[in-house]
Amino acid sequence: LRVSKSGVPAPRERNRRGEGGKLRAEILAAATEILEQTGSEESVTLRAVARRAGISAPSIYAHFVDRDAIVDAIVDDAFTEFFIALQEATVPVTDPVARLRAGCAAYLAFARERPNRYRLLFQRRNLLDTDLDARPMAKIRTDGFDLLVNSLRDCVEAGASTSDDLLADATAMWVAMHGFATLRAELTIFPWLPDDAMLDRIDQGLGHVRPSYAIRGVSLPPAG
Amino acid sequence: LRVSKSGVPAPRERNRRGEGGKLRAEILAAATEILEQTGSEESVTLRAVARRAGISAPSIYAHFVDRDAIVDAIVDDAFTEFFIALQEATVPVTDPVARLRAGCAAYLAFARERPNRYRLLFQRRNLLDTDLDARPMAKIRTDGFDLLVNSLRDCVEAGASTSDDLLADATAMWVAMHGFATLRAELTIFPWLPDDAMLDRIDQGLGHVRPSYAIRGVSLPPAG
DNA sequence: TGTACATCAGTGAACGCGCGTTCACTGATGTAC
DNA sequence: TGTACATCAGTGAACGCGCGTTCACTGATGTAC
Repeated sequence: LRVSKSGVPAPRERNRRGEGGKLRAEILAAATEILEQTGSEESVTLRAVARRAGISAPSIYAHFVDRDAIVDAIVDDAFTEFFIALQEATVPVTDPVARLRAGCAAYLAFARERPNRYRLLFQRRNLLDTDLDARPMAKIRTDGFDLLVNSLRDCVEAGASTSDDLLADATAMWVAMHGFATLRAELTIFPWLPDDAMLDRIDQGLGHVRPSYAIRGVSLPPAG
Repeated sequence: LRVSKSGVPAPRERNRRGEGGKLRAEILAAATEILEQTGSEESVTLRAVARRAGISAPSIYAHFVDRDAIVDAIVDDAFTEFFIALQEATVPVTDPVARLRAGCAAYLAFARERPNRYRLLFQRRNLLDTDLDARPMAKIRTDGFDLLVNSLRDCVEAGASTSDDLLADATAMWVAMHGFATLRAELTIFPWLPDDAMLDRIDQGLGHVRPSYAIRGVSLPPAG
């Protein structure tokens, strides 16, 4: 297998002493690429990852205890990346209604632009038994939701939302965004609303943002 | 393998001449059970189905062209069953607002009581390239949504909803229900709203059902 | 500066497994005469 | 009513495949002296 077949990249150069850790990153990158392209967790096999990284399969065991550990690591990465995207979209925005909208828009944009990455986040096995205390990275999996609750609270405090149950209304907004994001990715033949039209409905209908404050499309008001 | 191991049911009796079709139903039932129990499409392997049905693996080829054909058949069954559940819940109800609610409640109930069956319906491969003309059963996959649009229209015509875009608002309601149904099944550690509280938000916030007409919980009004 | 040696990144062959599918077959059931 | 035979539901063995994992190993890199 050391002979380079046509199109297949030449075998990688061995890392120097003390730089074995580099391979871990390369393995993760290869696994992420596979997941990004296929969108299916099962296709991230140990051997497929090894092939893509240009190494032999057993080499992976120096860096991950087993196959599942690779997928777990990708999921942690994905949540981190997802949360960073939400933060970058919201932190610079000061108006609370505009910030709420910016966060929601970033959520839908992430799901639209990286559907396979998004699917990974909320797939069954990755949420099911998330033990918030047992695993060090797990908190990152809830930070996005906390951001939403806080944004909605800011709107209420600014008098822009009439929500009287932050947790319940933020939950309703989240499930609507999630349902929209996943179904749109799966059922391509359907007259989906554009993100903004969907978010108008979510912000006002579920977040109880007052119409006079509402952000329509990309414009930034408010009017009150 | 003909010797009966402990706990394993005795090998099935051969069907009589002309009754070979019975086996098709038994195969489907076995496959459905596997899916219902494991919740994962991949575990419906040809060999696992054969084991459960008490037959040899090659016997399946007399009834299904290949493994995928089994899964396709299950999916068609599942959509039919799903739509029947929605119809049974809505047909007897005459008040339009109560009927809209009854359909939505049946939707969430189906997803709650048979989560693995529900997941199957809207999983990627089952919607992705649904060619509405090519496959005879495919229409059943959209009947549920049509029911929702019609229910909402009835509410508008009765003056109980102010929706001015039936398709868009019904879509918003659907994605919210779907997001709620799937996330609730996957993320068990979360303070989920009960179905009724969620549906209050969906009916009023997304379906634009007037509060004075709204059905709260299981009571049936209306007040207008 | 030169050399022996420990370290460690990475390999190749092999294992047993379950899979989808094929093939030639078996043996009970029903039918023609 | 009896018998030869066609039909057909279902079988058992075998195939090649990719998988996760193990094991003993190789050979370049760095270090002690």
